[in-house]
Amino acid sequence: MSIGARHSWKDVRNHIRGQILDTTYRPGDKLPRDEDIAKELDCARSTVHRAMRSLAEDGMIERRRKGGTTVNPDPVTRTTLKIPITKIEIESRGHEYRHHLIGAEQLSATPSIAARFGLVEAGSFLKIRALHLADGRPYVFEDRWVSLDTVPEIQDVDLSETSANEWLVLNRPYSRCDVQIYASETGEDEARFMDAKRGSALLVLERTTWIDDAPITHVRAVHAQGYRIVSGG
Amino acid sequence: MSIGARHSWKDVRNHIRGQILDTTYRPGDKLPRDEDIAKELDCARSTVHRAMRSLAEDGMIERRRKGGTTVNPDPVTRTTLKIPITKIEIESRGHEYRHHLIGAEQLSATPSIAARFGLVEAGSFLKIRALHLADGRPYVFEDRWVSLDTVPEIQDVDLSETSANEWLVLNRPYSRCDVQIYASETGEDEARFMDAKRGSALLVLERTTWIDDAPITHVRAVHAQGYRIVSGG
DNA sequence: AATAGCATTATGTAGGTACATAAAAATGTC
DNA sequence: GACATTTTTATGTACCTACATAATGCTATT
Repeated sequence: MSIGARHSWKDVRNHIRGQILDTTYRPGDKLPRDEDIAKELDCARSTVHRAMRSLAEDGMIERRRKGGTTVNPDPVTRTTLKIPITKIEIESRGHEYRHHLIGAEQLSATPSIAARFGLVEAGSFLKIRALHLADGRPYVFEDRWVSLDTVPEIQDVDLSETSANEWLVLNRPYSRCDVQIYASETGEDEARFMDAKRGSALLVLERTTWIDDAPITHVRAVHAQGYRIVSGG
Repeated sequence: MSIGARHSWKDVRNHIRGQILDTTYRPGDKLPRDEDIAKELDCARSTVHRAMRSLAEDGMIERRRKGGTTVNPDPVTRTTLKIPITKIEIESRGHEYRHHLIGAEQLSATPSIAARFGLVEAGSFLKIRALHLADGRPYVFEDRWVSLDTVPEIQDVDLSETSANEWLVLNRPYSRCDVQIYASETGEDEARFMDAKRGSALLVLERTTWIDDAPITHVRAVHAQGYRIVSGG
């Protein structure tokens, strides 16, 4: 495959990817060294490096110092989900957003919440229950724990005015975020707050965030019936 | 915030991220030009560039030519999901994997399947229904459409021996993958094949893959009760 | 034969130069 | 003033050199 003009790293990436796709290199196979590929394609090693890093990020190849580059032997589908602020998500769909505070109380973390944060001893938390509405209809029911040790200012926020979701994300960026997604039958609370039939299936998205090992918030967000997470990759 | 001895791009990234986290720069704010940051931190522009690209990939900042760099005004939680081959997932959890072919038949795509692929006219597909078992218990029920125009070789594969999932992922890498995740009530099929009670909530993962605009496969994978997608970010 | 230590080597990073590109800002034209 | 055109400018890419780092695998030692 001779090349005419210039080589962008994307060309190199597509070239290598093509060779993997057309089984020139198969899962588990070792690719030539960057330098040889660079010579072969007549470009700089840094350009090959850039291309390789992109492929490695996609999970298509694995790179190890000295070990060289190999085609990933157990391919995974890697997909990036973008989870927006609920308010922005609703408004971007052309619906009117409203937020309703159900209740907030100061509590110490339950063992399971403490475990989720990796805490040895349960700290002091603000437990918040709230509803996000799109055009007046329940959209997300959230059950949230906010660490009062890490984020004491949350006590001064009028949570009936600003949702904890929005305030936190704008004022307390995190350095780590764990996500879990699962399906749940409609429980008593959800049936009451979300107008969902008992027994219908709801999608639940749990997020736990930290700032440098200090817990910020854990939220269980139960989405309305029919909600889908969509990701274009 | 002076930098000591070394200027690795990770140091630079952490430095900038720190400034965003401690609200030196707030959502929507404009950051200095790369060159000025480089001068400020006494390192090369390419090092700053490397750090910035990492932050941009995380969704923390947005970069535009001439427009400069701004802190992302509507923060999103960006998380990368790894969706493994079911067989590998089951075995890595220490369970014995088994696969059961329920049925396969040649059909032309339904309008909704064709639409999912973005096809104008319905092509010829192999519709496969199969069950993945972990220690003999139903784990995933999959309902799959494989394009016979793009992947005619699938007809020669003994699908009772090798699952379509595994064969495809090893032999037909894709260049594009769309994912949808949602919760579904147990329907008739799932109740029958998965030993799930009618009405219980199941997590469904739909994947559609293409190779250069040519459809490969669309699969609706219904996961057993209690299944969770977990992602550490 | 096992092991500790060292040499080798492929990828990773840092720094510098030059040019490409896109988009904002300024300018010119009607 | 409205709109087309040029200039300016910040990010993006390409190439090169030099050195860092981490594995591998060879070698010497027991």
